[in-house]
Amino acid sequence: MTAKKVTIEDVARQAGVGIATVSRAINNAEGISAKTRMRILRTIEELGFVPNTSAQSLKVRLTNQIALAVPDIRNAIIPDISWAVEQAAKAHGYRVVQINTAGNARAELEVVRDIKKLHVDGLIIMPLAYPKALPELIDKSGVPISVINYGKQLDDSLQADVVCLSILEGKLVMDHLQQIGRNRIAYAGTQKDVIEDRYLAYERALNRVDASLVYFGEDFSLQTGIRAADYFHGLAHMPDAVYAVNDMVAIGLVNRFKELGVRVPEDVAVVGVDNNQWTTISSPQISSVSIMGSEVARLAAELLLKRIREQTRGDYEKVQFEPRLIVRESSVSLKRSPMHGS
Amino acid sequence: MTAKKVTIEDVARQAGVGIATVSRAINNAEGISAKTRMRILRTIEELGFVPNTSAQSLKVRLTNQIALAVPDIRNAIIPDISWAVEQAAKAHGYRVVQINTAGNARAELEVVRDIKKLHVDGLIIMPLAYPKALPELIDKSGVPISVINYGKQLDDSLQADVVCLSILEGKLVMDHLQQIGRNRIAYAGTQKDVIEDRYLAYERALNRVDASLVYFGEDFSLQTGIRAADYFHGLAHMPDAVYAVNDMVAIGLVNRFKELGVRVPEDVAVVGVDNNQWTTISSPQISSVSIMGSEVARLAAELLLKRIREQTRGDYEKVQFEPRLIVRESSVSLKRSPMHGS
DNA sequence: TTTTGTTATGTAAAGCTTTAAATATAAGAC
DNA sequence: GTCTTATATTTAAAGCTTTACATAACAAAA
Repeated sequence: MTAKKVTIEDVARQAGVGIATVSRAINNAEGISAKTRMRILRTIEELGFVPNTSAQSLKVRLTNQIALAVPDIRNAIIPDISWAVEQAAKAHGYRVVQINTAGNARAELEVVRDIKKLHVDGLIIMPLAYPKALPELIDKSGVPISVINYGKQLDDSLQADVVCLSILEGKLVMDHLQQIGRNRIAYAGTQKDVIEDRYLAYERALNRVDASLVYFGEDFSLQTGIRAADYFHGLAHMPDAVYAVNDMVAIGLVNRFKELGVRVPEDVAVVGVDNNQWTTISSPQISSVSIMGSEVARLAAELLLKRIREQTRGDYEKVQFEPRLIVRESSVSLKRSPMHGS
Repeated sequence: MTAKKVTIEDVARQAGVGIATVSRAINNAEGISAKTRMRILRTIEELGFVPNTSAQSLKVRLTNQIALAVPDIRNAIIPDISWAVEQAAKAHGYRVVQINTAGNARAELEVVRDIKKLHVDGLIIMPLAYPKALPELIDKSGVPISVINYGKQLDDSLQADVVCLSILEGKLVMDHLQQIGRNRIAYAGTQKDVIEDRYLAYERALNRVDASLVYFGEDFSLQTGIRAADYFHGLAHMPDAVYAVNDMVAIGLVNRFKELGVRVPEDVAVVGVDNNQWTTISSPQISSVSIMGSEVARLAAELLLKRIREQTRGDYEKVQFEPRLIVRESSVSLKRSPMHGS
């Protein structure tokens, strides 16, 4: 079917030159006359020659691929991150191998431990489980790594560039809720240690945490929001505000509250994080924190590619974007001034 | 930093065997005693040896990678598809190189034309633009290809396995809307030739298309839905139903209609396609057609991997899943019984 | 013409693995 | 203990490219 697999040698023979010359033509290298280059390129076209990427990689020890390990491509802002990484990679001639870890500790360790088997020049990882052994494995991986840090305080000694998706947004949310006069603020998220910083900011903002106002669900889905709403609704003394770990949970909450006859924001204010497009579609529109996922992802990719290009180790960047709170209907102030609106 | 790069030869010397034996140990191949295998594996562990994937690929002419080319990972059901493909690939020891074509004709052609440069054993492509030259390039690609077909009638002679994401859903929607007594049915989508089948089904279901009831937007986003709602609302004679090309558009429509004081479904019924999770969260909940993206994607991947494994050409599968219409609040029948309400 | 300096081209090695063919070893039959 | 046969192991080639080094070609200078 396909012509017998044409190699650089066939091209050389056909064009009447040596294989080194053909190689130079392919790679736009120095030391070849414009005339022969043209002739060779024509021959390549004729024969339909495509350089064998495996042989190239074997020789130059670079694969032109990076790996992107995320928890789950189906969740929240991760598609945005994936998109941004691919755009950046493509601009530098790199391909992206996409890996879903499912937020599973073993999977996160495995991708770092076995990075050498992955045929990539570098790794961007967005951990969720943050297993204990991760920093150590990163240190000894021997491959450039960028970390997209989603809500965890990391040791500065980590041998990787780190771009933080979120650190300060918790404080932003809590300050806002307290400012609009709420004092029974609840938290709806997943386990305490997942996206830890968001929960910790909640704790820090309060003198004393009322355990009954903290709901930990299974994941960051709409379902978790719905269940959280049911839970809060069932309490003897309901919260007057909920800080949701992300927009999906916030939307689930708001919709379920509506069904239960709880008014948002009159009875309960709700704020999410991520600022995804659904926050403006939901009714009421939902206040959220923009964490600039695309920008973060692009930067993580650029840092990685720079490191691959320059072959540098050490002196790692630790970058943090400033999040922005966008106040919408779900958390407008009520006592402010009735004629002022939002 | 990293130990000088240990090769199979180092392992062989250290373990006191030949390199072929080491290779057999790595690949769990025949013709090696359990005892030496153990010894070699121990040595590999000791030295931290990792086989060089480039050298392996060069020799066996397989890369253990497939490419997945989708329009845009950020849209609609594409994350589901990406997830499903990766799961299937992983189960067979394959990695996935993710590519976004942005629904761009040139990008779609390029990925097929340059597939050989991509270091993959096969390709799953979900086209959107369907450029004319695509079938021809697929024919001469020389690499197994699976097509996830999103709403286009394809020639049966295409040299690829084809799994259809949607073909019949348009009829399903139109039948339903007519059955609940709507007779000014509008269409809200992107250009006529993108996801062509959905629009064609609309035409087919009607004796005569009223051009004023067809709205073509820029993309499949919420924005398109919002603009479509504005457009329909501005008509002298509004439609009494809208068939939206997908759920995003449907949700945009419903929300904007609400803002404009148009009642759904009383004044206008709305039906979308994709059955994504937001349809049940929206209020009113939105009727939609489940096109089973995950199943389609998984099948596409399985067919591709089978072909790679068995090295077969020809005799291509053309599979089509049966879509299911899920009726929700946005298109309940009104004439049924007035006291029934919604 | 000879020399010298550039630039273009060719040769051969190296990169690391798999695998066919050759050889060594072990086991079993007699 | 020898012969046969099956199994284990080694050697060497092949897979395709890049690149250091050697050589050739050419132009300019002497």
